[in-house]
Amino acid sequence: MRATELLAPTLREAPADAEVVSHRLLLRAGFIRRVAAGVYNYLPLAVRVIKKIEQIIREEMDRQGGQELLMPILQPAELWQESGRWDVYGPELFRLKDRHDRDFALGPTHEEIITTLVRGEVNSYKQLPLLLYQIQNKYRDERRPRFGLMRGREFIMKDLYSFDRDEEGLQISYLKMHEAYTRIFQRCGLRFRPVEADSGAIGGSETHEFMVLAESGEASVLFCESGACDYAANVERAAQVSPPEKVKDNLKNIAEKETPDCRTIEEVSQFLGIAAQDIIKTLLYETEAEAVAVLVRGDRDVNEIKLLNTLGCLRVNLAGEETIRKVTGASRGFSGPVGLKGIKIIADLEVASIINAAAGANKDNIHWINVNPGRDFSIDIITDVRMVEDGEPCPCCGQKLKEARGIEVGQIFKLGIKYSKLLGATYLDEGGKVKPVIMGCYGIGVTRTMAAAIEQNNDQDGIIWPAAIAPFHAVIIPVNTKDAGQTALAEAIYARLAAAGLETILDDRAERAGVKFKDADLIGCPLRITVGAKALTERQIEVRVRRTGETTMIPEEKLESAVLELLKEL
RNA sequence: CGGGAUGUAGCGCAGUUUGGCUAGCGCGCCUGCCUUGGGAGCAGGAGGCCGGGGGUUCGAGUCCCUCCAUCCCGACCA
Repeated sequence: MRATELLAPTLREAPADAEVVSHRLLLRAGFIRRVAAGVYNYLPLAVRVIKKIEQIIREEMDRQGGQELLMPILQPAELWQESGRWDVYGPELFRLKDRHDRDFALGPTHEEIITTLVRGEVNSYKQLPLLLYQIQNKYRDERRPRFGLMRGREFIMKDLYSFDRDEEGLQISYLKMHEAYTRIFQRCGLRFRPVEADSGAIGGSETHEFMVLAESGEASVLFCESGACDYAANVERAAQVSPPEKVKDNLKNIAEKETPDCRTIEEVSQFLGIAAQDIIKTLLYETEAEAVAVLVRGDRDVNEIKLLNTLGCLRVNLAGEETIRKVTGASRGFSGPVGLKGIKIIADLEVASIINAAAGANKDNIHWINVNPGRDFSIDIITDVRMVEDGEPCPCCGQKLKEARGIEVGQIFKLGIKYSKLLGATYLDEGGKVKPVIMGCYGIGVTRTMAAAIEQNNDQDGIIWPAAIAPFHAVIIPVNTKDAGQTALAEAIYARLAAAGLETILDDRAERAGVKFKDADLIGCPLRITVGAKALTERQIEVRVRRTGETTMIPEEKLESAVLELLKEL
């Protein structure tokens, strides 16, 4: 490709509204342009990267026996009504009407479509297992699209659906995808981790998220520092190690203390001279059905996902001032479990074993001290409802957990029979019995992976593409386009590298060298080949590695092999 | 959806407080000269519904009302 023919409009300054580095660099380097909030044009450089990522995905899906198909973006409402998700999915589902006033949706995912397809075409155990996938645009009307390609309303996703006869088959499919995903992200040159994740309302099935580790990640993950253990989990999921049983002696007498205007744990702790971990934090939550009290140690935070799962409800919200007063009789900041009536009390494991703690008295400006669970109040549910923090012991091996930020680029999920049951996708087993097919779904955000790769690979000058997904392997820069010798040599190199199967940009623009160097750094191809005056006289070609800035002089005749060799390490 | 902010040339911004002639600057773009190893220099030039609509006024980028868009924080979320 010649730079004079390539639409790659670079910008010196990034648009002011681009916050994260991948967004800024994708704009500056001429990969994307915004069309609407969360909707982008992908320019030629971006398309090349996307195609490379897609190709890696295809190869790994096919390796595991996946078959590619293509399903529609435009989907009739009936399918969504049949699965119940027309009502459940909420405002995130793009909805539209056709000229006959019939309802349609733009697919945010394709379970409905594919399950319906399989319902019609698969009848026998002999046709299973099946692994079907597509790479397709997805639409989600995000409340807050942001960070460029990281959280868009239109994005490209690979989604594979597995169909098996039984749980054993699903486990095999699941492991195949786990392996495929590991290979895909490795091949893309990313530093990532599969982590255990919460399966949410869909049920107690197994699920892993593949997280690209980056500071800008929206998700927080905890993983075991010990090399021997590979425990890693989304914080939403990470389990706490059960606290050691404390000997319940030395129980002091419960007593009221005045705590004027002490509403926060910090204030109470300061005022009473009691450590935060010896205070019981009482939070009132409302679900769609009831209000509940949640107790955690003063130095801990409630994990609302765990709470949601414990209660088996659809949503939880912190209760407002009004509800707090109604339930406790006091204002916010003085809630406590002692004497709390008519409300379910859920306590974290650590609270159950706390001794002589402080807690709100359900009276303004009063706290109890020397509160002891069991003796002074009873608990309805004792379970793990708190956030696990950096440095806590690993639930697997006891070593320290470390916290990191991650970008979720893939998720694999055991669906079970949720959709096959709702939509009636069944097969006949060997005994002639009707059974629902067992499903799994497995997604990779293609465009998000591109952004994540930049989050992880950039410097002050621009993007540093891993070679496997770089838009071009190298850029060839004749320093002075007025010098016929230089342009001729650059052209010759361009032709030779193309013949060797390498993808290059020949920067034949009549720009000064500095401009071309800046643009080359910004766009971030792994190698830069500079053809200057010395190249002509010494017949040595300068090859510079984008990531390290290292330059090597290669004898002209060895150029192809040297370039191929360099690329292997990038 | 709640709170905050911003919309002026392709990009980055000034001008708005205190209304006043023809709306500015830097970068980018076009033409010419010059230059050619890290975003050069000189000269000339093109490019604006000042987010939209309504109002106040002799006069609105500037004041008022309204709508829209975008961003940030929060809530929410596969």
